[in-house]
Amino acid sequence: MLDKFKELPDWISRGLDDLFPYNNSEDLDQSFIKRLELSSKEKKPLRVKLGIDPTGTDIHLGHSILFRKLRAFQDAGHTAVLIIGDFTARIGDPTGKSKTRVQIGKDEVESNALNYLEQLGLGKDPKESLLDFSTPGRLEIKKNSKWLEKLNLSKVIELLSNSTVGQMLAKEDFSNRYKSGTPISLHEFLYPLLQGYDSVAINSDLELGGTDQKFNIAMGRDLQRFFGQKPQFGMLLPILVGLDGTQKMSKSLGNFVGINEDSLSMYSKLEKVPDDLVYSYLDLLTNENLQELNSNPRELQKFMALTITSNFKGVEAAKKAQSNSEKLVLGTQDALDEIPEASISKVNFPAKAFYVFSKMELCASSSEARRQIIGGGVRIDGKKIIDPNLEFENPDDLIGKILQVGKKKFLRISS
RNA sequence: GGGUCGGUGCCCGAGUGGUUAAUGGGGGCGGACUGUAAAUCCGCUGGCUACGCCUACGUUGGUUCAAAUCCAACCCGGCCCA
Repeated sequence: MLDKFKELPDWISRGLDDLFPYNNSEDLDQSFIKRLELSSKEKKPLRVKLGIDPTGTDIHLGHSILFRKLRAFQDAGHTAVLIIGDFTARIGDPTGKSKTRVQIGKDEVESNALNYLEQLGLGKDPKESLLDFSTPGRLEIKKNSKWLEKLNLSKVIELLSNSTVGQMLAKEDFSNRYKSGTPISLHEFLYPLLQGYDSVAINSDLELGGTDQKFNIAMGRDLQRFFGQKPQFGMLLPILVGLDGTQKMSKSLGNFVGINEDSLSMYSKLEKVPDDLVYSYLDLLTNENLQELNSNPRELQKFMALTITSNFKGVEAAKKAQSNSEKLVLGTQDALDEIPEASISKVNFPAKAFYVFSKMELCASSSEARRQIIGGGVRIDGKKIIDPNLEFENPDDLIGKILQVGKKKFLRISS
């Protein structure tokens, strides 16, 4: 935590990258602490905005940082205002993008949004979910199409007049793309303005976002002032570095841990997070006291993996995942508690080995299966097989056996 | 709209008529090693119950025994000019 924020309560300052503006003046538009005090004095909860972009479908740990912070505000009695960017999703946030995003359809946005809410805990006990959906007054969910769809051209021009080409091109993503000659569509310039207008529409006091959102959040401030509102504050949380240890966690880079993943998969991904990332994972994804950590790197990794997995899946499941993961590494798959089972019924006999592994979806394709077998990564009941054309006459040759690809993919064959 | 350069496999990027499923790198997967990992080393990296057959180099046609490579039109993009 930065010293700068030491006046803030822990639940706010934990894992914080920036809070802006931040100074000691008495001005309610400049001092977040004053804004907080006013809120409690008037018993009027802050409206804390977080926008979600219903394009992807899986929430991962990187997203969860923001939701955890939002939840902290909920728990402190404030109102989380979740904006489903169903309208802006059709433009696509240019932030961090090196190329124009493909626009997505209206129906797709709808189903993604619902899926998103379910992952956040819609219909679940708040104790077991990221957000509190059930305590009255703690959550509002708004689709921004509600107001953005109504904007007419003169209003849009009014919005546009709040910003200049220079400002837009100063924004890192745009300037990189501009310099490197990657196309920037004009409509992308609208995105920050529309996101800012969302803040106006819901009268936001505080907007949460990743550090890459500073520009967009600041735009909200400008627009709110333009429309005569008290400008919001911006709270920036670090972008979680993904499993590769270098790039930000994202689905498209494949370096992510989804919160919907099963506990074993979640645990085993986390336990091999690069050493120098472990601390930040603990800081950003848990409430553990960072002063009292084990200094052994491997132990720390395991502790981190166990703690985070417990948060999402419960302590029991996490412990089981840990012990199973250890067994996997030792290669003692027989001792594994839960090997997934699948029916052999979709395989036609006689069947060659590569065909079986492909059909049972242990390999992406039959060619892939062939390669894996030749490459020595395939076992049946722990015994390595090397001939992709190994033939099985009938299902009984396989039922009850355990197919294995690599170290982690197992399947028990049932009838 | 004009000029010009360019669009290659998951990504970057060679290849400019013929062993071409297409050099190389990255990534990914598998193997060895290890504290799981990382680093390193080795192998694989279009599909198909396969020693054969499909589909691939922006799109569609054409020239040729033969094209990613030549020609035409079209689509998309960069840059310069308007």
